[in-house]
Amino acid sequence: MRRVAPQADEPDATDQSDLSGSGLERLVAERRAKAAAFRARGIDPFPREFPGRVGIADVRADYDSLTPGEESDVVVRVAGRLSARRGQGKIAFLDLEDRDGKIQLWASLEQLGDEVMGALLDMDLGDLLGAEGRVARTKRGEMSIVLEKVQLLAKSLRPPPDKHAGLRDPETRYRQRYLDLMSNEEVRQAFVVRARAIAGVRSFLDTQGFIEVETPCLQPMYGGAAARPFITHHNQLDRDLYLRIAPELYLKRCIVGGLEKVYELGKDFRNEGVSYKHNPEFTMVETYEAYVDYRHVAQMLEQMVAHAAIAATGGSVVTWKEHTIDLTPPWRRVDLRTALFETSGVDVRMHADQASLRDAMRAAGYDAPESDTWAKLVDGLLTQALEPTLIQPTILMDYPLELSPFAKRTPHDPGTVERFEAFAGGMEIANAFTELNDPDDQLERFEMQQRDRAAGDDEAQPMDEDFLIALEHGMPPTGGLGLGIDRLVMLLTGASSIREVVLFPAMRT
RNA sequence: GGGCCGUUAGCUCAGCUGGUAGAGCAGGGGACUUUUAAUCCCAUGGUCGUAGGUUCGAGUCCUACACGGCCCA
Repeated sequence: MRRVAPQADEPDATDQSDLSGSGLERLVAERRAKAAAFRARGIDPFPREFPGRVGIADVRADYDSLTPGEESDVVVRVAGRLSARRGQGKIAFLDLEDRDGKIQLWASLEQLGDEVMGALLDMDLGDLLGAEGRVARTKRGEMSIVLEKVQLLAKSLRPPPDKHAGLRDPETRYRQRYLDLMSNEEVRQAFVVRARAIAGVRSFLDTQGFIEVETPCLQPMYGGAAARPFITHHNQLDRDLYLRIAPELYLKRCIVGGLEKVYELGKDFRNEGVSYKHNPEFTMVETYEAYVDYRHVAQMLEQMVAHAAIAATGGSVVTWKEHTIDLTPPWRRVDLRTALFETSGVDVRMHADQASLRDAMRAAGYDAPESDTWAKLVDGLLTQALEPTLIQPTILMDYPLELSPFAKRTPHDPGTVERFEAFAGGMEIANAFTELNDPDDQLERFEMQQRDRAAGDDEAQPMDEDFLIALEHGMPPTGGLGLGIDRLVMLLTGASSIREVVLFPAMRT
């Protein structure tokens, strides 16, 4: 991007003769000239502080009882970005916007005098301002700050997006998110909701006796999910490392070591395509609790999500697209086989081999690739027939063993594991199991994965000998959970794309 | 990977069957002492995503590419 050379120290900094350029260049030159004019008057356009500032939303709440025409006797100081202005003569109205609110500034020549009023009119939309004055309500009922002092806190050298239409172009919104944030209030609020939801998840788990741990993002061996990893390189060690696809196998080592109830909230990295519900780096919370099974985990999940929803939005009922989704526990529970049969008419147990299930799925109108194993076909049926219908929160219980190399078998069926996935808004939001803690069974599962990999499945788990050794030292019975934070925040904010809840989503360069 | 759509002023958008590019907002000059997308007057602002092609003539038609969006795999 072309940069305009600073002109502050040049003798002709206030010379208007170079404002004859066109387009953006001219707009920037005008703003630089104004900054230079402030300097020429001995005012720093980038001062260091504005002490005693209070939030605009707080001012609004504190003075809500003012009646039209009434003025407070207390002076307040607010700061924010100049977002609009009306009037230019002996009276001007300006809108000042901070993170949580917007308020009108009421500037009169009578109150401010020629010099300050002149300086105020030299300020541009987009400038950061500090304002001081009494809070008043105008005759028309608009809460305002009757300016007694006003100060430039930072000059904006580029024009902001349109004050009414905001910034619409999706590419610019994502690439220059700061413009999106400064001009679209609802975007700011979405990220406030996100922060509160994450804080809600943490406070819930902390209260339940979990401890937060941090495990490696740079891993010599990856695992814990079916995904392809990113590969990076450590120069001094002269070896490749993987960015983690999940913290699972390290968190279980923590359980082996006796930490009993642990969680990690952080980024995972999966080398896959982008879509409305996928970003190559995303945020996940994983929890592991000793001495409980997946049924207990399901109860905890419901409560944790409801707690986070209340922390973020004030309630556990959310509006998402055209749906009202009720996250209040308990959620519907149904076993996977039954749910698949109800929506697709295909009973996967009646079609217990690959060819039979494939034909049944095709007969029912679903895609069933020739190369898919029986378990992959079940997963495909789930994705095609069931997942899009799961708008209200639903917990699907008991999955095929082949899809779940870290979950314990059910006592009644060695081909099924104690695993559930939770869905809402037609998306998978969580995945949990009674963790496999029998090292011999775990070895078998790794060997099954090796065979899948040899057969061309590049998302199959690599063998992790160190993890097996950890299990051989004894891991208590454990319930584990992974909850996708981005998708949860999508539900809480009504976002139809993960890009709306990730500040800086992945883009082509 | 495939299909469809988009890319025009700082921002938001018009621009018909091809005939030398428009509006609103922002910015500049002026008027205005209670505005709410303030209003009024004046002037200004463009390599129409990039590169080719067709044509007397391309923002408009064709091809390729880049970036983005939606849908599908």
